[in-house]
Amino acid sequence: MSVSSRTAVAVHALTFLAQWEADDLQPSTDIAESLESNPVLVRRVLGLLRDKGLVSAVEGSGGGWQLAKPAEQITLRDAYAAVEKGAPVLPAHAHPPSQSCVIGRHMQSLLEVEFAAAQRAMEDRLAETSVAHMLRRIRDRERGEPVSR
Amino acid sequence: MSVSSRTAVAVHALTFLAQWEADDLQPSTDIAESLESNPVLVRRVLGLLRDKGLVSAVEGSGGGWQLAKPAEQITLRDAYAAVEKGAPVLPAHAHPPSQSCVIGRHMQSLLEVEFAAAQRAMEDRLAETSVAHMLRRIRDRERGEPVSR
DNA sequence: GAAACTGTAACTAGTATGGTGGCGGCTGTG
DNA sequence: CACAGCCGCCACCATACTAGTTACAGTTTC
Repeated sequence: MSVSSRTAVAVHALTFLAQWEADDLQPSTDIAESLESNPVLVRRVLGLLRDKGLVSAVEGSGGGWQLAKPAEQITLRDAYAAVEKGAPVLPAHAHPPSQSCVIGRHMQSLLEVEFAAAQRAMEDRLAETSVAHMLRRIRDRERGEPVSR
Repeated sequence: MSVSSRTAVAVHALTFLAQWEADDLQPSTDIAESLESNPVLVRRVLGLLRDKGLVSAVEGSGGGWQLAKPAEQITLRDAYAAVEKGAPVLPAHAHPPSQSCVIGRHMQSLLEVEFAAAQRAMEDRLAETSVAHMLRRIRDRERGEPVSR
């Protein structure tokens, strides 16, 4: 069932960082607190986001994390892609099927095409929402739901 | 990473059954052979498909499986939905986040909305392809790729 | 009754997950 | 310089789900 909750952690962390001005560094412990989770877990996810150029870290005392580009330019797909390593959501056969069966001979490649298309549809939908978007909606809700889109 | 390969098994089995006329029962061993897998595993998946009215089984000697409705009316989404129990592809947080943080207070429900929309997009794409469609393409390929759509 | 099926339960081994502790290295402050 | 605060990373744990297998009870045909 399901992929992992890393994408949720990633989006949470990104939105958390989007609250603050750039150069206003936030330590992983603060983010972990908001997630009610562990700093190490947060750093694992943030490390992946950094590898994709979404956030940057500053070491040492007073260090922490910040967005590496404007929140408008970071979509949920970026977060998903950074964090959910390659593996497709819908995996084809565990073992390749029998090559001596008409179905088996073609099913795998056909399934890969269909599943890839389905995954692309999912990612395209994720790409429609940016981190800035998430933050805006949170702020709307916080001051009483005038609803933005 | 990923869900399970049950959907792949389900689509394979459905397409396999679509090869034959209705009332031409196929035993799970034959399907398992095409998958190069185990009859029990196949029956587990077929059992789920039967629960959703996609296939039907006849017990006893000479028994087996058949499609319960025309292959045109069975889509990959039907197979997916029957086999991949409820759990969303993109899970939200493992632990609910901190309620004392502005982000934490709203992130979960916002994520659920976004993730549900993304999953729906994926399922809608799966719904565009029927089992009949899969079989047709396999037969096209088998006789030399005149390509059908 | 034997043979050919479905239907289930119980078990294994492998793998990914969230979570935790420990430790080294970097950096700003006093 | 020492220290505190922070990142980066490794090793480890318990849990859960996976594919695959064995075993066996029930049902039907011959």
